[in-house]
Amino acid sequence: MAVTLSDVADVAGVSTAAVSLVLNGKKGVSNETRQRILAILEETGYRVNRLGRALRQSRTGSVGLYMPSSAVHFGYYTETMLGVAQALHEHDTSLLIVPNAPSDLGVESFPPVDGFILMEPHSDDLGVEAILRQELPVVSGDTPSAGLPRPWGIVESPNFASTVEVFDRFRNGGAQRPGLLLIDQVSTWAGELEAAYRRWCEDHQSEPRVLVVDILEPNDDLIAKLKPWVESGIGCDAILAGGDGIAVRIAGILRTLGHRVGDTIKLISGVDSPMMEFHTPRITAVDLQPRQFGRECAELLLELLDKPRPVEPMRRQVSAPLIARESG
Amino acid sequence: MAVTLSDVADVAGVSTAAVSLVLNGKKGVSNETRQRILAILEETGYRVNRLGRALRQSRTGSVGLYMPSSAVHFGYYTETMLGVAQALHEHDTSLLIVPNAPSDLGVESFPPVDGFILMEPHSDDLGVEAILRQELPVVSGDTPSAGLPRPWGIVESPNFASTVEVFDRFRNGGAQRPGLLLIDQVSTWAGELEAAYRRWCEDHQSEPRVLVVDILEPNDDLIAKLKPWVESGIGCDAILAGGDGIAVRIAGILRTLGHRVGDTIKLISGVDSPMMEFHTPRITAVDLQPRQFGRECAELLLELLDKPRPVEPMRRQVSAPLIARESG
DNA sequence: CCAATTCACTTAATCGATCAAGTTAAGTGC
DNA sequence: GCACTTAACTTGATCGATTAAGTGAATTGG
Repeated sequence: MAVTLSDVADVAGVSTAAVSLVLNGKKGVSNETRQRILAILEETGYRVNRLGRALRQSRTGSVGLYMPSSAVHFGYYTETMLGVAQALHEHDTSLLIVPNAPSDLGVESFPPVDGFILMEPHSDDLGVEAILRQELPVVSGDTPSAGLPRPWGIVESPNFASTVEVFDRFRNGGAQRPGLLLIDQVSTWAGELEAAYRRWCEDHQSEPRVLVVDILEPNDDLIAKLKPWVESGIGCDAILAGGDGIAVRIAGILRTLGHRVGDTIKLISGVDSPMMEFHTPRITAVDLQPRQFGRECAELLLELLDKPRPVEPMRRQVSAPLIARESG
Repeated sequence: MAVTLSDVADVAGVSTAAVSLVLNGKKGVSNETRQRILAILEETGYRVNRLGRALRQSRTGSVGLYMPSSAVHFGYYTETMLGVAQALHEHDTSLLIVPNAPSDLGVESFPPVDGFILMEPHSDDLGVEAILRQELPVVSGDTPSAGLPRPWGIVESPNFASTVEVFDRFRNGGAQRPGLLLIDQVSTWAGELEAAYRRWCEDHQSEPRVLVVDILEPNDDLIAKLKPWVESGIGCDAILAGGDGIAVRIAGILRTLGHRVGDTIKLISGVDSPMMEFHTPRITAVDLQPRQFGRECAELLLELLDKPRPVEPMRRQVSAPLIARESG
């Protein structure tokens, strides 16, 4: 079996408490003894048992991450998760993935974690509610919809400002009839894009053109939907395509419809990804900085772990620069 | 604070041991008492403390997942991870993400897990070695390179067969000079593709044409590299593009070089993704079934947890069907 | 009717760490 | 020289569960 504190203590001829003091760098041990214990720690290859420690301290040293099961395609969530994992790791905290939390657990508990990160809480997700209802600290990426218990902290992207920036760019580039294409309406993110767009339209006396499509729709159906929406001279001449990866697909369809992307029609993606850079023509996109976003969520949660629950959720923003390329 | 076993026992007027027996469905409690305890469990809202349980049983109920930090773009790894998470969850086991394991831990240990899943172990990754060197059960997705300690289990894709299938398809489709394009050579996967291709070339008296590119290379450089490689009448007239997402990029470049993908040149992707389906033309691809692959890794590990270490690693295969589309 | 078995529990040890509360010895101040 | 502090430890309780061993009562067998 593995070496325990008590094994080390025996070898060193001291109590386990003394070894524990050394391990945690606390005072109460002479320098001489400390050195001796450190040497023994080293040569026996001792490793702390995190369970024992966690049980005693009621601190597990890990946090849970809950992600929506939908829309996990493309790299956005991987990136976010990696940001979270990296930031946590720098603070010796590990990351537990919680898939599809059941709304009722019975006697089984959530895995032992000190807090939760909730990515993009969808309004129709039962697991989200179960998590928010606990007493544990929770940070959510994007604001959960009204009606749910509030989290301790919220990390946001400046969706309103980004959207305005996109449509201003379209306008400055000469577009007359810019439109918004979405792949869902349940995420807070999509909701904010739409609100910002409608607001922009009001401000610029432009008629709003919103199209919602299903990412899983077959190509033919999608073409049929898009054709009238982008018809030359009447339909959109500039599109903000929200949703990871959809822009590339739209670009392909526009081409088959006889458009030249970046020329006869502008296209900007609401989510940047390597695809955008490598597509021909390269696609202008909003860089949500998922890695940074994940990192920020983790860091906020770690801060909140040591504090009492704030009355109002603490808010953080992660910038989302527009990466200008040839498509729009 | 939360309700503990002992709280429940007090209310019920029995010992904690009795409650524990009920919790674990063991016999030794009368039906009457059992019902009473169950009722109290319910009404107090008791939840097991997994730490206490884990400490006692030296079973944590979670496993670690280690993924290469490179090549996490695109959805392949997210899918794999979700497969792992789902399968584990069905067995009440949670998933711990371990980023960039340090090769030397000092006194700090790995997070408390019962076993590890190692995805696509790269030959140059120090963390991989640190994990394999532990006494814990380890399952690896793809065989680790020689020289490393062997894992307990290995899950593989039939890379050799898939590659042969691709090139047979090229040949049957009339291609004269099929080539292989890779984005790295450190992964076992890439190595197997190349070996299979060279073997196929020998068997069919075809001259091997292998091109290795960096996924992060700027477009111009890539175009410069590809131009001679696919020159009409001399260069490749069919390409297997290994590496997630690269095929779409190659397709774009081929078009700018004047080719018509699926017509003047065939293209097949070594990794399927939603992009392939939505690209125009749709891109034929090998579906590695990442979700199934992840699931298989998890299930194999769970099996191995209860057994002694096998002498030879246990092997499993996940099929990888070729999804025929228009590009090749 | 007595020994043996079964049942329904309880007691107490245990997992591996941490930590409050001692204990002992040496040092300090006046 | 006596009271008091400080340093360097040790003791023993504790976190929340599981589990081997024990106990007393009821049941069974011959």
